[in-house]
Amino acid sequence: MPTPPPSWFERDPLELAPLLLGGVLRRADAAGAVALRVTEVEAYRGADDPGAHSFRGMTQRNATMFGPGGHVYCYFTYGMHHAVNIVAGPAGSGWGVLVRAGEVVEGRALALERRSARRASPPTGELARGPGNVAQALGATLADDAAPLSDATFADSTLSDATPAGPSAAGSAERGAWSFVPAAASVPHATGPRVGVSGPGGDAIAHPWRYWMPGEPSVSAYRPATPRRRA
DNA sequence: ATAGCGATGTCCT
DNA sequence: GGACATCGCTATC
Repeated sequence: MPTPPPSWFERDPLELAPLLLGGVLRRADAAGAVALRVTEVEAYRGADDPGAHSFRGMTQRNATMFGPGGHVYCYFTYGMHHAVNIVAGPAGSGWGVLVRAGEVVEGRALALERRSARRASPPTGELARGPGNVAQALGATLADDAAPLSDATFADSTLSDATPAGPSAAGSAERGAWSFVPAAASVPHATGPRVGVSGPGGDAIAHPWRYWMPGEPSVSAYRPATPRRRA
C-alpha cells in the first residue's frame, strides 16, 4: 500500500491524529529500515494552542510545522531526546501530530542496537514507548527535520537519491527516507489529556488531544504534566 | 508513588 | 546569559 499523497495529511490534527493510529511509520537509511505501528499520538495546533511549539509563531526550530502537511517535524530537547511529529494541515497552519509510541514491526534488531548504543543497561520495556524512544528506534535526528513522507523507500532509490544534499558533510547524522501507510480500517481509540503540557492557567490547555490504542503495551503510562514553577 | 537528574539546543532578556 | 524544554531512567520513600 502506497504512502498517501501529501494532501492526505492536510487536515486538522484533531482529525488526523486518530487516523494515524494503527498506521505504519517507516524510516530507512544506510543502516537499514525500522518501521513501527503507531499506537499513541498527540495533536498540536497553532495559534490557539499554548501547548504547541507553533503557538508563539514561527522560529528557526519550528519552521517545519508551518510548512505543508505530510512532512516530518523533528526536534531535540532535554539534552538527549529527539521527537518526531507529522506535520498536519495546509502550509501556514503550524499544525502537527506528535508520535508518542509505536510497536516495532520491522528492523527490531536495528532499533535494539540503537538503544543499546546509548544505554548501559538492556532495555526493559517496549522499544518505541515514549517520544524519545520512538525517535531513537527510528534513528531520527535533526537531519530528518522537514523530510517528506513519500513513496520513496530506501529499497527503491539509491542512497544519493534518498539523501539529496543532506548534512552529510558532518558525516554523522543522515536524513532517512520516510513513509507512512495508514491502517486499512480505523482502529478503536481512547482520548485523554496530553502528556507534559502545562502552563499558566493549566486547565485552559488541558484538551483531551492525546489518542491511543487501548491495551497496547507500547503506550506510555500517563504522567500528569509537571507543574511549571512560577516566579 | 514520586523525586532527582542528565546534558544541550533554542529562544528570550 | 539563563531558563526551560511536546522526557525517560534510576533511586529512594
